[in-house]
Amino acid sequence: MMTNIREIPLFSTLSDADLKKLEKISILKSFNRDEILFYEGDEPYCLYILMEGVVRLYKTDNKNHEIYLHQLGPGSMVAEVTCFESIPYPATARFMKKGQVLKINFEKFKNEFLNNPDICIGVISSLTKKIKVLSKVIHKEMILCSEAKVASFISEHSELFMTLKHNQIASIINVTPETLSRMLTKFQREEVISIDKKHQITIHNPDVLNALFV
Amino acid sequence: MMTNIREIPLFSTLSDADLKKLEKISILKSFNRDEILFYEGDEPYCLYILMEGVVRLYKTDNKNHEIYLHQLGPGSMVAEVTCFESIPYPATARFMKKGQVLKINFEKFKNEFLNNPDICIGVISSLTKKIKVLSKVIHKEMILCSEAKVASFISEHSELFMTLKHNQIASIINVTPETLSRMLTKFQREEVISIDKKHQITIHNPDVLNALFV
DNA sequence: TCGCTTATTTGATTTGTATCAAGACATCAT
DNA sequence: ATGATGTCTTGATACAAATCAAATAAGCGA
Repeated sequence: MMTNIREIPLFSTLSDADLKKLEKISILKSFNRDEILFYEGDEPYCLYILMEGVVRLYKTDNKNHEIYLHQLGPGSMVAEVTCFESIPYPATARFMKKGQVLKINFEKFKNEFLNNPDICIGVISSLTKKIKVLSKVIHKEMILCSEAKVASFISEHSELFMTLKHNQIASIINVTPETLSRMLTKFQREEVISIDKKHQITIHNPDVLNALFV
Repeated sequence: MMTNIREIPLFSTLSDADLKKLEKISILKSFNRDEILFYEGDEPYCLYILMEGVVRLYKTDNKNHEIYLHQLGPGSMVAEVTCFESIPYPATARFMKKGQVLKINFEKFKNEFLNNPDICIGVISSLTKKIKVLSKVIHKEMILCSEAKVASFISEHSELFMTLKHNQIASIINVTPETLSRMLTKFQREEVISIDKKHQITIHNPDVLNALFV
């Protein structure tokens, strides 16, 4: 449980006085699994720091399907950009397990903490990591075809592959369970991988797999 | 011509001493139209500030098509994230007209300038703007269908629509010229817009158009 | 102005993936 | 084990958009 603000890397170097100030402009809020932190299109009014739990960010298309973007874990700033740029949330955030967020009054945070170089560097680091993640999202969704998405997921998350159900994997890579199934049987027919009864996967030919998504 | 570093918002508040330091760790480089600043996949080794010109960022898919992401104008930092995160460029950058960039040694910049709060705030501002742009790219490419892309381009860039050729517009919204043409005739048939000989567009029913892309 | 080149339109076909539907297989509580 | 429920596979079909191909229109240099 990460309920101590000091355990958040961004705030690890704060003085006791600053910590007191931060507590004055923030409030800890708990959420259960499946509860929504914010909806796509909502107007932002505060900065969130995820203290505990996992939050999934996704968009909704016109056919009301969830389009998975990414997930955040403890210590992450959530949707900073909407605060800095005063734009509506570009995605919906839902808790995948129960957790807590620190809700911070953004205007006060900006005025009182953004003159602190450590905080600034921390914010920059958080922002660059987020851009890195978004670049990956763009690459996976705009460049890779379904076959390449499956190959890349297997290559990069073979452990996770074994613990998740196939329809969960399908929702993470934004393909239908049917398409995922067809790709997996294809890879097995080509003897690139094999999957046993208990979802354990063995990669026989990593090079062939990697070649599919460069 | 923006050849004076002081005209760059990020550096407008630098002291004379800092400006000298910056000049020591950087070099101005000129590019012609169609020249490449960097390729997707290249390893970054310096920070670029675009002084003059327009740079297009695009990815290349497996069928060797350019996938348009966005364009940058004078004053923009280019691909900061690759420097901060030490990752390969996620896209290719090409000059659309001749211009210059300031090439800055990133390691030295980081050590000598990132302790300056004004620079930090400037970097944060640049990063948040970039995330905003990437969020838009994701929305347009992952959520909107071709019809919606065309409607959104017309709505948001009606002036630009008139000055560009249709195949240029098609490349910006990542649809084929054929698809763009079909959508435009569809909108005209439905009397939502009309287009005259000289590419001048008139929007008769903005509400119908906006409803197509929320 | 003519003729050449480049843009745009239109129709036919192909492609990748989603959707729909049905059957096979697993898992779990009883 | 048994049935009930949830998950996965397989095949048939639908759909959006790209591709291919050809016709028409526009722009431009001589």
